[in-house]
Amino acid sequence: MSDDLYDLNGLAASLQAALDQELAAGGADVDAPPVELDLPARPEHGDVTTNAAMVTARRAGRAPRDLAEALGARWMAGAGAGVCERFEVAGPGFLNLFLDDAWYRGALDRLLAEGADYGRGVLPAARRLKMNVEFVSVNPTGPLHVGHARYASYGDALCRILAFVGHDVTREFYVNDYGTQMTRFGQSLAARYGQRLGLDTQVPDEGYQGAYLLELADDLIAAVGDRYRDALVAIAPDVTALPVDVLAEIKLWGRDAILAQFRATLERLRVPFDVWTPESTLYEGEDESGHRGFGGEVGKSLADLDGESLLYEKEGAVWLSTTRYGDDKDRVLIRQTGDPTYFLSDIAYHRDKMDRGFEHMIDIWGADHHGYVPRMKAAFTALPPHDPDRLELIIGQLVNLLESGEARRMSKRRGDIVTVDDLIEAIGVDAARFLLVGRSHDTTLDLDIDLAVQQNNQNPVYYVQYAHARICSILRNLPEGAGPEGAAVPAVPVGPHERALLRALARFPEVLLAAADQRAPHRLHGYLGELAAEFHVFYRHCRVLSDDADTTAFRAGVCRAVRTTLATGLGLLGVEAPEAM
RNA sequence: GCCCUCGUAGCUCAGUGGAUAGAGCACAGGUUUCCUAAACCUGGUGUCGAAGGUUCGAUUCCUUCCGGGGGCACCA
Repeated sequence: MSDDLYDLNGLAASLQAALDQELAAGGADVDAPPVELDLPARPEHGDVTTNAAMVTARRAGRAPRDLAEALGARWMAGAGAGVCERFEVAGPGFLNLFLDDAWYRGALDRLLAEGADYGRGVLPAARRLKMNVEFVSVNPTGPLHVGHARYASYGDALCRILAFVGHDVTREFYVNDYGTQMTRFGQSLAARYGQRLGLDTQVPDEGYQGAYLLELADDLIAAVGDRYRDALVAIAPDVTALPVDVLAEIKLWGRDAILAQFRATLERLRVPFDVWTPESTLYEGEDESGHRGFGGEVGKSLADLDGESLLYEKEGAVWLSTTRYGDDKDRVLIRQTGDPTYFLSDIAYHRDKMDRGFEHMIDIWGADHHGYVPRMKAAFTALPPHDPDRLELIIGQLVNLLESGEARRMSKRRGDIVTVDDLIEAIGVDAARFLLVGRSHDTTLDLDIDLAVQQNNQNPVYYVQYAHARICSILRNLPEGAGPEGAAVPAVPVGPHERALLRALARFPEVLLAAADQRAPHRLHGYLGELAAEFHVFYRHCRVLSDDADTTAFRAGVCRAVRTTLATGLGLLGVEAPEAM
């Protein structure tokens, strides 16, 4: 990836070469495991350290400390000569490197040359995949709430990171616009619509009670007037008796209205999607297989599964033998009533994604779908090419909304919810995005609205943004000719705070890789906090606008590199990097 | 009952097969003739839930147990 020594990969590669030589010279016919570098917390452990000798010693048949000594000497006699002052062997066999100022200046030079592309494409070409990431994917029956904001923020940040490191990423929203819940939604909307027209139509017990449906009903009246009045009068107050064609129209209108709200809200939250796939379209198309009356992707899926001899009928329903692939019990695909289950749709949906050529699929689901994982995995494995590793199911945990430290419960049907729009209104997009990806996705997150509203230093997003704004301010104050972007780095001594900052910058690519591989945007979140802290310390101790032109130019270069990295990192989390605060 | 997940400082949580396990908050005190004080500096506590196992080395990997949360529909 790098062809010189001025980043951690380059250093590691040169140490690897030295280690291979050392092993060959010792006559040992062994492959050394990859050399990994760490940045020790303690200065006495050097600038960079590696445990390569310890992990290689056994298979090389050498004592760890002896091997470390030999590796250090060999490397210093070659590649290390120009960038490293000295090395030490410590503890059970660590090799600690004490790098020269020259290495740090070279590192800065590289950073400035890479600019906004620093960290881009760190994933080796062989590991890059055509990926589909599906997230949010809520059924269009009501506003997005705080939990969805978390999945949206997490999913979006993950997509941005995956794409940045080198994957080909398609972001997809699956619209569950089919089935029982949509029927209840349509009935609830019809009831509210009737009420607005003065009828006594009742929202069904199992329906959606939220006040937002009253507003939607007003919009529906504005759109179609009293077109459905007669139909409602005929069945009032029981909307479940509504004729199917009327219900279908109202349902469809409601779906589109809610979807329009989703788009608007997600746009505000800076979460774009490439593809919106409605569940209902999976049923569209001729029944080419002639299979059980279902066409489209659903029909194809049924044919595939039947071909695997995994379908059977029992008690009037059609079952899939998911137990054959590790599920607890078999699952129904087609109900006694002849209606398909959500599960069947989902199977067809994943088949469709494979048809579209994705090498890897990630679904991000809410915690309430937890128990659904084994059956989905089983069904996916049952479909050609029978490769469970191509589907990755990520379960996101919930958000506890706190107000003044008190938990606030939410229920969509009851209508007692805090919407994403409310959240953005209350704390702003930047704070929301930053806080929502601050924790690992698999742990419950407490979000204290009162705390997040405070625009002070308790709010971690400002800490990072402030570092960026401060740098911008410094660079605005630079005198003419203090060194253009990317100018040669002057040969000045590199102080401890500058070194610390440059080491922090050097970690960025591996942080991105870890965040991508572990599906963990919070790794980046944590890193940005550390980088900002390192900058604030530097700022306090190293004056950029100094009497010495070379020092000014060098430190301005460091500032530029930090600014770029902060901006890149914040951007990957969907947070703005302000030039002034 | 079965499955998943979490258990780390007073609180909220990071992290890791390596050398003395971290951050923020909270608490106390200090820093500004100087590029943004939304900042910096100084104060300290941990049986890394428990017990076994693998390893040169385990908080990290494996097993069992305990505790919190979630899930176990012909809903989505």
